[in-house]
Amino acid sequence: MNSAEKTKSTKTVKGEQTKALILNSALGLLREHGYEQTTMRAIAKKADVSLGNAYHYFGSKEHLIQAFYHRTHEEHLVAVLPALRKETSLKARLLALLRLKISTLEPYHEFAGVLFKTAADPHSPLNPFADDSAPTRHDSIKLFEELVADTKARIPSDLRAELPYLLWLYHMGIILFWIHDSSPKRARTYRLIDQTVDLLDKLISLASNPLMRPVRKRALKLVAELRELG
Amino acid sequence: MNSAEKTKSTKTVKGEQTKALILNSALGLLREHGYEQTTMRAIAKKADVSLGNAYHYFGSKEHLIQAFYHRTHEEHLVAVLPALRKETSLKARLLALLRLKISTLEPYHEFAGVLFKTAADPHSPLNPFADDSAPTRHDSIKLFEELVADTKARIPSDLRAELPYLLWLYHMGIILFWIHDSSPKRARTYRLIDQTVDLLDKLISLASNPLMRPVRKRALKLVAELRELG
DNA sequence: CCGTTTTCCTGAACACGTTCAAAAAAGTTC
DNA sequence: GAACTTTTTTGAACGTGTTCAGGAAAACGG
Repeated sequence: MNSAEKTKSTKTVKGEQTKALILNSALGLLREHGYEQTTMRAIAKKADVSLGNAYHYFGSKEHLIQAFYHRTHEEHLVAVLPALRKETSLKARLLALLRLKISTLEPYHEFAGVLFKTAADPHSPLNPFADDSAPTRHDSIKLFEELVADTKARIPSDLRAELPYLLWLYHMGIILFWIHDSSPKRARTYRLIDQTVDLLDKLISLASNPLMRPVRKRALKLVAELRELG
Repeated sequence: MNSAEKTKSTKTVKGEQTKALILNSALGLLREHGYEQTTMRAIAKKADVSLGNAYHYFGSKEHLIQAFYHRTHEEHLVAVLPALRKETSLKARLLALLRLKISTLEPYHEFAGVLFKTAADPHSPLNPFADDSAPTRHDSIKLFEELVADTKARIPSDLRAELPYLLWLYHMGIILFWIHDSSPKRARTYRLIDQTVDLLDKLISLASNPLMRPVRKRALKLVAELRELG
């Protein structure tokens, strides 16, 4: 019962095939030519299907992005789970997760900008805080929950509870940087990851200091309020 | 020589009038009906001008947003400067600045979403990190420089140097929250401002502690690198 | 003033995302 | 397999942002 799908649910084997055909055509063209350059007519043509039929399965061009989200998230999941099992420290896990995320997204760098563009619009069903994308977002945060769950570091329980969400936000920030990064092989993004992960590790230690308790409590209360927004 | 203007520079009094006429029509309609509902044809019609003429002065619908940026920034400036003169503490100044920013933007809440939507796209000339919008961005950061400049608090010089940029980023975050805020009278946004300003004030004190020097140095070096992006 | 150049302005045209009535095909029921 | 329902598929149409060749008006130079 994947209620995340805003796409038309197929009632037929044939329908399922057609839908997959359209999605694959779309992702291929998107990857090659980016978002603006890829027209719905071209997608339909490549899938050997009428224009209206493409709209039967995907309510809009933006809905194809949601499908993209879902697909890359699963790709990333497959790549990152073994790494989480192998590493035990929060630092090493975070490092592995982020690097794999970027390398998974890399083929779509050209059109990832639009992804964020639509995501930032509160009226869009794709913005990360909208109800429509709640399931996908939740899946994504869940990954960070697993990352934090059985790590050995001594972290106060109040911070530990909010940490998955905070790390998810942080990882969104990294992606935003990556989108704007035009350095060769995204060297700058990878360097940013290395440095921020290191810094974050230190900050978590700091925030875990008993002396920091009052400030930490305040900050965490604020974060909790922020989360209600969605 | 305001090079921020991507709009056609007028060579004639008549041209100047027509351009202003179009912009005013646009802002009026934008304010009333939001971005998507406001068509270029409607703008041209209200200004009693041909469609092509609107495009003569504003290269695209998005360029009208840039004009919007500029105008609201100036409105905000007029409102906030007296407050900066009146208050001396960083906390009070920041509070006043942010509250006035939100109230200045309020009439355009409906279409502010699109503003961020386009701003988040790295290919758009409107994204805050793009060259095209550099002058406007710089003006905006300059305001925070003034805010920090003659404040009395004892802040390490390294932090003081980066603080305007950091506060600018923070204020962008507040606006992002405001865009998504549908609470009555934006009560939640104002509460967020109150709380975060308070917290920020505490954090700055904390970061100014000599014990924090190593972490602070690291973090600031990172921020400096991040800034190069634009 | 007239000729020329620059600026302002127009309306038709294009490609796009999207919608929709209705045809075709597939599935269901008896 | 016939009548009916549901699902899939089509192609034409609409309104949109944007472009462009060229006309109208103003500025300029003699």
